[in-house]
Amino acid sequence: MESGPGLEDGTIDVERLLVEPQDGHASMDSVLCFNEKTPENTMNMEDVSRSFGYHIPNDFCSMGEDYLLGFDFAESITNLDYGSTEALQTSVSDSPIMASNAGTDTPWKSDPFRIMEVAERENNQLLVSSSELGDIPSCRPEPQTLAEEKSLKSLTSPNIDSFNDISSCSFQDILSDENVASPSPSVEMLCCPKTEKIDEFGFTGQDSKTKGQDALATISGQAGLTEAPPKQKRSRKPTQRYIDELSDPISRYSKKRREVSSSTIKDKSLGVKDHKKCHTGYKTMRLPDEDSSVKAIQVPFASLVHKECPKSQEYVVVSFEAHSSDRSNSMTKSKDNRFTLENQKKRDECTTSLHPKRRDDCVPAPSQKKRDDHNTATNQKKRDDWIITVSPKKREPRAAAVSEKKRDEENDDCLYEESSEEVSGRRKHHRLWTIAEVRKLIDGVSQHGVGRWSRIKKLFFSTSPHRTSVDLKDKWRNLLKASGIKEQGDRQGEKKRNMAWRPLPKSILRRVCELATMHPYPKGRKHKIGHLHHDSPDRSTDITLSDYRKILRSINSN
DNA sequence: TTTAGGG
DNA sequence: CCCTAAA
Repeated sequence: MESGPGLEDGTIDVERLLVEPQDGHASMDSVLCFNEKTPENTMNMEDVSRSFGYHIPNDFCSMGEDYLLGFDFAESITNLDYGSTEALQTSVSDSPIMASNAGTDTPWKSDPFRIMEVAERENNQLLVSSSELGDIPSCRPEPQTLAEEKSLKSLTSPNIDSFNDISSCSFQDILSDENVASPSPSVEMLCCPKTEKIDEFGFTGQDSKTKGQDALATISGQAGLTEAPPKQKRSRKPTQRYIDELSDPISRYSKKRREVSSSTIKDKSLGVKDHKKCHTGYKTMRLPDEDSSVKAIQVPFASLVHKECPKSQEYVVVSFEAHSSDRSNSMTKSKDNRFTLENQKKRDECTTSLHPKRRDDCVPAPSQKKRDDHNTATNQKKRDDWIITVSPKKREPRAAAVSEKKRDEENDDCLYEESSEEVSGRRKHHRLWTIAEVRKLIDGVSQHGVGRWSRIKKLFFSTSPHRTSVDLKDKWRNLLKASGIKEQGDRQGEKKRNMAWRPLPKSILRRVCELATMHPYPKGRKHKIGHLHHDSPDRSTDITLSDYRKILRSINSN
């Protein structure tokens, strides 16, 4: 991330550091990863150590972590602006651990604490060796293969360089590297076991007070102990994000989403989109329904009316509803009325001359067609932003429904944001059908027959740009399935199965059954279209005796 | 373009 | 809901 200029004040950094110990961990990890590039490195270290006469366990696994810790610790020291080599050498020579443990190799293995000490010692020694090797490679008494020597050199020298650099540069440099390139699996493995070790290490570090108190203070501070703030400079932000992502990506995501839902959305909608009358676009409508299980659904109702004023079909619905014997439930009725009235009102405002136009149902005006096309295309795209679902548990205040009459395309975002109930199973491109929509669909089918989806869409869903003719068709198909009209044989099982996922009111299902019976889905519509009385939605005239029987049968079965 | 149907 | 073949 950012490095060099713009560094935060050291004090602040330390504060954060103390507040969030994990930060420290991450940093340590970073350092570990940074320095411990390959196991090969360790191997070389061993060689180096051996050259100094110390007994180093060959088992890397048994000592790798500790070694790494020690190494890291030394690294920290150098980070604290100590003269790298000098300070380290001093540390080595001053360290009582060194004095006490030098030359010993057996007993400490069983003692964890001493393991740490040894690790430390090894580390110190390692650093020293590195420096010396860098300067005087020839001092190594044991001969090595050329390859080994080469690798050793190439590995140690850079380390020395980094030490020098680190003493002048900030932690950030390291972190930056770390952030840019994620550690390889092997390196990760090396880094993995560290977490608690850090604390241990802090403890150990404290123990050996001889080595730069400040440096130790830093580490112990990371372990939760308070000390004088070191001069470590590093940027917290990247690490924080890094940690967040690693520790809890999901919660972070949802949290972010929630943020967006609450504040950002508001700001966006009110600030940026205010001029688009977004506020009026908010409508979360809960539709009352016969079945208590019916989902509450928010229906953004496009106020495309002003754009598509030349259209009014609501009265058709009304007329149909007028003689529909199915609206049994008062709640449904009231909802329907409200719904219808709302739309009717709004349409009447701008569509006084619409009725005549209605005769053009079969042959939409070019302009209309174009508009519809545009809408369709747009909708297709807009579906992404559109899906709105309200949890069934989440009953929205009825008042919200009142504002349901206007909605603009520009409000899509607002609506989306407003109904930020992504929790409720809403999916992109999926928008639950409201009862009102289903009713409209049924009305449309009842008047125009099955299969005239485009027309129904135009006539009944002109204000719902998100519903395409295909959607209508699909929905009808689903309704048929839900109503179990097809499965007359195993109707019982079918019904039972459907009941689980079918929140539809019975009245609707029955109407679906009727219509399905009357308008056999795919092929049968031709003879039903035969009647050219587009203006007379009196479907009863089309019912044949057999149809009637079918209807009766379906109703009885329900 | 629209519809039917499968995924 | 999406996609596509067919009309």
